[in-house]
Amino acid sequence: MSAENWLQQLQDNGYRITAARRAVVFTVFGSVHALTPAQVYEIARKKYRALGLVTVYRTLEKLEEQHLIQRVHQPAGCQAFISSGMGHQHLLLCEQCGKVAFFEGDDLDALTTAIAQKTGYQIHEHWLQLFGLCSSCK
Amino acid sequence: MSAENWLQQLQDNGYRITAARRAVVFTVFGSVHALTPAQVYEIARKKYRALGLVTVYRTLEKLEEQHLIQRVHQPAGCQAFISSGMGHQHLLLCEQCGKVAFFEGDDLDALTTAIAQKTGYQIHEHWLQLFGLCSSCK
DNA sequence: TATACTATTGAAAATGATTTTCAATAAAGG
DNA sequence: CCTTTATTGAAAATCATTTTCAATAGTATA
Ligand SMILES: [Mn+2]
Ligand SMILES: [Mn+2]
Ligand SMILES: [Zn+2]
Ligand SMILES: [Zn+2]
Repeated sequence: MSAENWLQQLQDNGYRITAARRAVVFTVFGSVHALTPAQVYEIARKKYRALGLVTVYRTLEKLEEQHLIQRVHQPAGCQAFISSGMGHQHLLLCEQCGKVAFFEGDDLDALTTAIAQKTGYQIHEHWLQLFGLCSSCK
Repeated sequence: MSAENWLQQLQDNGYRITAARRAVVFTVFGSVHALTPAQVYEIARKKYRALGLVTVYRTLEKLEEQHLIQRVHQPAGCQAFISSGMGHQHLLLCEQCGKVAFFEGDDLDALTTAIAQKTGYQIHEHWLQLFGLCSSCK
């Protein structure tokens, strides 16, 4: 998956490729940190000066709708986005610098079955997120 | 733990017990659903008419600071609060009616050790949340 | 390549949630 | 009681996000 692929996917779904969208897509695609709309705006404007913040919001909305990015929930706030990993993955966040890593291989089947049993809920989904310090920050 | 205990804990920490706070505390304490400030306001006003929305925000802030309540993150939004369980617990949320259940007994030690190994992160904390349908809704 | 159609744009205004300001009130301790 | 000072609600301010709108630019088609 490349930034060009993201643009292609947008086009395949009836959206147009524009200079503003290129700037946003390349900004978000290339970041190892979760970025807020305001941060995306600030960075993407270096690539495309005329960019408006409104367009950042609108483009992030479309990227999220295409599951190319996802919202990151943190103690400090829940407005930031990061490019989605592929398949079933979860996030590991550096509490210091905000760097994001993906991981997989969590096996919660036994747990969810037991909880379903105990509570009477039918469980559909789980959110799992780890917090810590990345190798540079620790 | 009772609502009176919450008020006591606030007082022990230098805060005063007022009619407005009683209304908010009893509202949040007695709810099996996560409530937004606006919802708390609506319900608590039945107990204390003169209540202001600002005071709801200010009281929730103090309850969260005392770890008596916690913010609930959901796909629909992250403004709601629920009374905290005791000890290390996680949430199970009904996607239909919003009912909240707590569970414990998740064992992520093996996973976090493996991920720490693989990524080089030092892992401090985890967020885990289950979503599904409660026994009434399924 | 030129043209037509219409999605997309940024600015400005509107909205919605939360926070700050402030003078009046009421809780708590003596 | 009295005094002190935290707390209150209303109003204003702030901040993030959304809507409106007329101008512009992408894309399909000829
Ligand atoms: Mn998983
Ligand atoms: Mn746990
Ligand atoms: Zn770091
Ligand atoms: Zn339910």
